[in-house]
Amino acid sequence: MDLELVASDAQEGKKQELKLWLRLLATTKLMSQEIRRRLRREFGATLPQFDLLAQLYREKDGLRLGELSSRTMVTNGNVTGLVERLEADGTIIRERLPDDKRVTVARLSEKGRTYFEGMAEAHERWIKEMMAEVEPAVLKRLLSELGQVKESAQRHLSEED
Amino acid sequence: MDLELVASDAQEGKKQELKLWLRLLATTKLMSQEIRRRLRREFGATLPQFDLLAQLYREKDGLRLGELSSRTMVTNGNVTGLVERLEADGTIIRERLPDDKRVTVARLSEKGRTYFEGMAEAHERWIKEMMAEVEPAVLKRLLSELGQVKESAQRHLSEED
DNA sequence: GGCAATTGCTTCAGGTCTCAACGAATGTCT
DNA sequence: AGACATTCGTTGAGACCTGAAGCAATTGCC
Repeated sequence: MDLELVASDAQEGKKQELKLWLRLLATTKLMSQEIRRRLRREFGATLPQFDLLAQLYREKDGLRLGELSSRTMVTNGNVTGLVERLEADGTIIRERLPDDKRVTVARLSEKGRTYFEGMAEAHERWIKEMMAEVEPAVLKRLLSELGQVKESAQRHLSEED
Repeated sequence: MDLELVASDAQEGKKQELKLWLRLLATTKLMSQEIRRRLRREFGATLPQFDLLAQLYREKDGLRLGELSSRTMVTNGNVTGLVERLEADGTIIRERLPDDKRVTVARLSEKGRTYFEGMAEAHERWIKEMMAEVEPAVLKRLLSELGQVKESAQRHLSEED
């Protein structure tokens, strides 16, 4: 048995979490930069906008801004601006509820729906392309193991709300 | 054998990449939001600043802004602003090279070095804490499998530079 | 040497992001 | 009913981020 290997294993084993975190960050950054670039080039959209539209796409009746905020993990203040811009170019429609005049509901316009469908199709193609060299079995395992990481992180947030 | 399960496997197998991508995004976002929050609360720093300082910490002689930019995956224009702010509060020092007056080198100040060491220690603790419920073997496998994803993505960027 | 291409950083416009504070509408409690 | 608290969205300051354009220093080619 190689002592040096044992030693380095012991050393590096200690920082396993940190390494994984850095790789997680790097991988996500790399991919999202590429996706951003393509969304911009081919559709004049941004990733947060795409994300928001994706949520609205699966809810025909629209969503309250608060719901949108928590589903996209985007702060309230930020949702306001996003929705404003998307409404300005006719992709979505915003209206107040008569019952409760505090809440605003956003939903896709007809134009927005077709617009999004085009983007979604391309988006899925890009993702597949980028992960083309990863075996299906690996993808599947990654999905489940990443789930564990997410669960663990979720349970260790400060001041759970 | 359960036909329904086969059917759903066939269905969902098609979107495996997309699902993984979404989970990757969600996990990273969740964790980085938490790290941001804590860095801000306890050190008055931001994640990109921490990232930049980490690069400088391991290079005593400092780095050119271009190097910093590529190592942190942050655009040039953005590095300028980051470095300006960090220089303003005395964390880093910026100086032009006499040989080539185009290049600027940034390095940690003494104050910055101690400051960063405190942050790094806390940062590593937080990460470990968040991943506490994930088994070491899983961490190790994730590291290698995520590496595959990163490699694959890297080879499928548009207009490779 | 002289001039074009390249390199390295800065600047700018527009979008995203967080946190904190605000204002209006609704709920709750006495 | 009246006072207080909560919920929902907006606003504002400051930082980050991208892509593109700008400018200065350096290199390379003739």
